Amino acid sequence: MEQSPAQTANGERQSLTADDWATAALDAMAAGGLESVAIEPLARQLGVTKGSFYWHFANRDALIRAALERWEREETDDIIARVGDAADPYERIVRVFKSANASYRSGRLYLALAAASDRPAIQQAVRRVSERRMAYLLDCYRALGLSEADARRWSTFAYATFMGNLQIRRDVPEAIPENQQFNDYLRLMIETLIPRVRKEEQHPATAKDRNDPPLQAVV
Amino acid sequence: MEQSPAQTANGERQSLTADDWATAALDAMAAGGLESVAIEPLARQLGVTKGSFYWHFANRDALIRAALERWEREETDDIIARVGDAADPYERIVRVFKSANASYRSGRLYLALAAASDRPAIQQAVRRVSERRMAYLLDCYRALGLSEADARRWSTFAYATFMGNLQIRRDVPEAIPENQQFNDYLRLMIETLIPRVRKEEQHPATAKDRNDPPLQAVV
DNA sequence: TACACTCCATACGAAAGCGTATGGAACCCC
DNA sequence: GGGGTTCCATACGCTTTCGTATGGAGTGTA
Repeated sequence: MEQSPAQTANGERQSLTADDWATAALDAMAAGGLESVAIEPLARQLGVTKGSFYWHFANRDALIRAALERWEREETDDIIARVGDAADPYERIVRVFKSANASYRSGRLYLALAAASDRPAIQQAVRRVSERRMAYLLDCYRALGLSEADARRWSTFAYATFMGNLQIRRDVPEAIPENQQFNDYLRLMIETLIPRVRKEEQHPATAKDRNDPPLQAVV
Repeated sequence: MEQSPAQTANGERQSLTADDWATAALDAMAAGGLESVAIEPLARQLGVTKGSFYWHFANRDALIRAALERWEREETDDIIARVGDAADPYERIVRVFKSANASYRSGRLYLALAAASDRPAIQQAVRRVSERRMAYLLDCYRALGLSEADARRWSTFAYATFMGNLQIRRDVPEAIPENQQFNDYLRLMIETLIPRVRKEEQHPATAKDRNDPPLQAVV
C-alpha cells in the first residue's frame, strides 16, 4: 500500500506538492472520516516523513483547509458543469439523479465531511456545497414552469431523495438495485419527482413536448 | 456543564451505572461523532475519573458496544412501536415521515453512527436498523396493494427521502421550511410518495376509501 | 568551487488518551 | 468491630500524534 514518490518509474526523483497532500487527505476522509487525516500515517502512506508535510503546510488545520477548498472547487466545477449544459430542465434533473450513482467516492466524501459537525469551517463548506446544489435544482424546477413556492418544495424534496440514496448506498448497499432493476428504480424516482405542469401554468420556454428517453445504467 | 453525581440534591451519595456511561457516550456521539467518545473527557463531564469507568467497563470498545446495543434497542422499540399500531398503511407511512421531524437527537445520532464507516460493529448495527426500517416501509407499501417489485421500489424511494431530510436538516437547516410551510412540504412528500393503486390491482383488505386527514405540525 | 534554495529525514519535547495497579472511603453483614 | 464488597481516586507507563529544530542530500548557479 505504501508508495515511494521519491522515485518514479524511470528512476528520476520526484517531489510531492501541497496538492498531493490535499488529495491524500481527501482520500483518507472518504475512507475513514476526519480522524483519519493524521499527518504521520499520511506521510507513511505517501512514502515520506513528517518533514515533508511541515515544509508544505504550517499545521494540520492548514491541510484540512486546503483539502476543503479543493473539495469545494471540485464539487462546484465538476458536478454542476457536467450536468448543467443541457437546455431542458427535465434532462438536467435526470442527470443529477444519474450522477448520484456515477461517483461513489464523491458521495462518501460528502457524507464524511458532513459528519464533522464540530468543525465550523467544514460545516460551512458543506453548507455552501449543498446550497449551491439546491439552488441549481430550484432553477430546474422553476424552468419547468412551477410557481416559486412549488419549485422550492419540489427541489428540496428531490435533493432529499438524492442525498438519501447516497446514504442508503453507503449503509445498506444491497438495498439499491442494480442493472435493469436500477433503471426501473431510477425511472420511478424521476417520473415521480418531476411533476406534470398544466399548460396554462407553464412558462412558454418550457412548453415543448418531451419524449422521455430510455434510461441507461450509469457505469 | 459538569455534573457531580457523587452528590444528589438531597445530599446523599449516588453512584453511576454502566447505563449512565452508555447514555453519555451516545450523547457525545450525537454531538461530536465517535471520536468524542473518549473516556477521560466523559469522566470529567460526569464529574468522576477514569477509575469509575474501568470499574464498569473493560475498555473503550466495551463502552461503544454497550452504547450501540442501547441505541439499536431504542431505535427498534421506540420508532416502530410508536408508529406501528395504526391499521391503515397510509397512516403508518405518514407517521414515519412525521417522526423524522420529531426527534432531533435521533437523526443526528444515526448520521453520526453511520459515518463511522471504519468500525464493522457500528456499520452492522446501522445496517440492521436501516434494514428493519426499510422492511417496515416495504410492508406498508405491500399493504397498499402494490406488487412486490413496486413495493420494493417505492419503499426504498420513501426511505431515501426520509434519510435525506434528516441530512438536510443537519447540514442546511433553513432549507427545511417551518410551521405551515413545513406542513405543505410534508403533504407534498406524502401525497407524492404514496401512489394511487388501481382498484383491480389492490389487495382487498386495503381497498377502503381513505379521507386524507389534515396534517399537523409535529412539535 | 562556493553558495543558496528546495525538499525531506531525524530527533526531540509536549500533550492527550488508553489501560493497569493500587489504595481508600462508604456501606453491608455477621 | 473485623472483613468483604462496591465504587471511585490517584499515580504510573505506554502509545500516538502534533509541532519544532536541525541537519543533509540534491540541484541550480555564479
